[in-house]
Amino acid sequence: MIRNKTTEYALTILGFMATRNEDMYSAEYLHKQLNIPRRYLRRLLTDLSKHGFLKSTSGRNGGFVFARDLKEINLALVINTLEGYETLCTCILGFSCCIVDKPCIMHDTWMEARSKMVEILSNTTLADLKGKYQMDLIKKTLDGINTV
Amino acid sequence: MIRNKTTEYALTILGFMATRNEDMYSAEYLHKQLNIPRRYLRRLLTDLSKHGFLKSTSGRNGGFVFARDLKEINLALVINTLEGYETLCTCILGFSCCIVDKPCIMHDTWMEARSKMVEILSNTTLADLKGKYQMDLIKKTLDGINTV
DNA sequence: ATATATTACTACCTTTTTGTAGTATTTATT
DNA sequence: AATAAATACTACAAAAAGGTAGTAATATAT
Ligand code: FES
Ligand code: FES
Repeated sequence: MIRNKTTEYALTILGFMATRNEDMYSAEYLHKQLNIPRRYLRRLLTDLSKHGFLKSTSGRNGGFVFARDLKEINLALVINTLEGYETLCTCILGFSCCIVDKPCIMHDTWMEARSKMVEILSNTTLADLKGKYQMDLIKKTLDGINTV
Repeated sequence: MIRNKTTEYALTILGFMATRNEDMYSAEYLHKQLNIPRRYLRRLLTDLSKHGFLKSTSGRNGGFVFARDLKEINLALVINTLEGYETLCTCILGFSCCIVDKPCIMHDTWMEARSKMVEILSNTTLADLKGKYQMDLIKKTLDGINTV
């Protein structure tokens, strides 16, 4: 359930890349934009490539691009991939996974609290974020025209 | 956002104690019931006492009882107390806290996904858990009568 | 060809979290 | 008073997470 800073970084990176329109994103560029430690960022980027989210190009002018369509990457998938399988359906009392036939005391409460969240994360793709971001930009531009 | 095993342990302990009817819970008893490492459990119990959830009694026949009414302890409070202030309202991209006037790309999505969860956790007290647990017991007993 | 700008790999260091050990203190029982 | 059963305190050890360093490999530009 989003235990890692690494997952946060991954979401930052993918979210950032999804909402901009560069042809290619180098680690150095992302480092400068996002303030994620250089070396750690690099490693994470290769990880994200290995996990099939990004595609890397070595050598000069190299960098990272998305390996799949933005519509195919939802936030829950990113979290699950980075934190190991099924972290989004773990028991709140630390049992590795919620067991339906032997639920813990918190099970009902936790299921209810958690499921809505997981649903929204699963239904939000990077493409959706891009859409929202662009709408925001348009709004800001219009505000600028109206106020100045 | 429930990053710690320690928080899980705390919920396990408090949830367990809330749903039973012992006069007093010793660390040793809780250790045996809950399988939380002995020494770590002890420390956590004194922590929970310092935080005002429990009240400890030293010496022989000593142990822990609740320091407050179960109705006054909700799950969000436990999580916040154990993980430091306001972990339940952190930004999903790792900014220390969600800032309304400078939201991140994920803000809207995350707020929506998170708020429902926090709401439920805040509205569930240990007293509610006790109620649910007792209802479960009653149901199981009735089932037993019907099926056997 | 060489220099340069990039990713890839491996090993290590640091910090945080989790877990353990030893000893002191408290209190009921005998 | 002695014993036993409990918590309290402090320091340390182990494991996991986060972060760094050095070097190799790759590919473009000149
Ligand atoms: S079994 Fe614990 S939350 Fe489901
Ligand atoms: S600012 Fe990031 S989730 Fe609110």
